[in-house]
Amino acid sequence: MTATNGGPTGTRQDTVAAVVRQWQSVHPDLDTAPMEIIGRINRCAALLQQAEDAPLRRAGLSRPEFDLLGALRRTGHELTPSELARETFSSGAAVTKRLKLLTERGLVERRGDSRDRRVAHLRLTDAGRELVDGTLPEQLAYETAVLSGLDPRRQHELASLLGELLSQLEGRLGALRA
Amino acid sequence: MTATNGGPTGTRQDTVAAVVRQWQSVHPDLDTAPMEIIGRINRCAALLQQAEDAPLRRAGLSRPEFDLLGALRRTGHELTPSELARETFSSGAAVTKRLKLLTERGLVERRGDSRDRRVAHLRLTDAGRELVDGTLPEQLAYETAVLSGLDPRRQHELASLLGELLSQLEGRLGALRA
DNA sequence: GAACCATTCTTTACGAGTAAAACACTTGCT
DNA sequence: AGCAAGTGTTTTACTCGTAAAGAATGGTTC
Repeated sequence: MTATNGGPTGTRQDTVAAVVRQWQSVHPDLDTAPMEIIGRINRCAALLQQAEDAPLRRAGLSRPEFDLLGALRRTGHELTPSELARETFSSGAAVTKRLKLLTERGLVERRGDSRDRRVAHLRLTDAGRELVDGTLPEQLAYETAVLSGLDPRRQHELASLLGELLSQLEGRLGALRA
Repeated sequence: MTATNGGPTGTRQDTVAAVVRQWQSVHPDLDTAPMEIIGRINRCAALLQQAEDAPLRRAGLSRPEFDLLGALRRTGHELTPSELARETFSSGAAVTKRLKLLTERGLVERRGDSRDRRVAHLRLTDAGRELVDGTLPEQLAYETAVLSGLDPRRQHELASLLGELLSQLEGRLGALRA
């Protein structure tokens, strides 16, 4: 173990490290390595989600709502509810509810398919597109500030490792379900 | 397959990379770097949470319930509801509900404080401790399997970078709230 | 063309989390 | 002592998500 923090290189302990230390002292035989990744990912996600919503709230949007609008914006074309569900990783029912609210607020419009009357096509209204385009830069700036504690070199490494992990998880997880 | 470091040709693409590419083509001027970290953390957390619960479900526990029992186990002493809330990063109300269920199931016991009759002290029953001690190794083995797509060297790097990020977030986020 | 199955989306029932109010108790001030 | 303010916990009202059932439509097979 290195010396205490206080110097410019000294790193402050995170809570997961403390938790892992506790487990080690109770069960010294246990391999707690996965906690240091999974526990931290969960904890980071929780903290980021709390903090992250700040600029979105100014726009009156929740993160899942913004994700839905963003999917319509970034694909650049209309999407059906099931495509939106896939795109935003949420259930069809959740999409239905969000679409109801967002259409009432005039941010998205629906159009029925002429051939297959089961499907609906959703697109952003002008107001919706303006809201996304106005909010996204603020959101990204905020996120940049939130991450600024990590120097750019490390941010890049982290992004790269997370990308590797994620692509593994996305490839495997369906198969691993036991 | 091929060398994975840096080359976009070698590694399977994750979904976040595709999303980022879409944004880039719509708003080429935008700095989408934070998405590659925050988006991936969120997505990893979602996937892990889904998959992760498998061994816990066998024990009839949700992840938050297990976290609560684990907090009692790893600290090794009694905790009050508010300490449990802090320890598991959830609201007091949620802890109250979980404690109700877990005491009904005979996994935790409550004891009133003799001096201050507002506070309760919670501890694991023998059954509770046995459940935690029996489940945790399975859980960790499963998590190890889930992470096994990443080689140990990279797992260590990832854990370390996440630790840095998390300690920054935990230190700063309270102050950043605007 | 009618019965059957698959699909797309919506509705319903419910579980779980939170914020804020309520409650129970303690502490400090006068 | 008596009352105000503070603290720890629970309750209440509400939001939001999902799974499962339901409704509407399309396709297929005989």
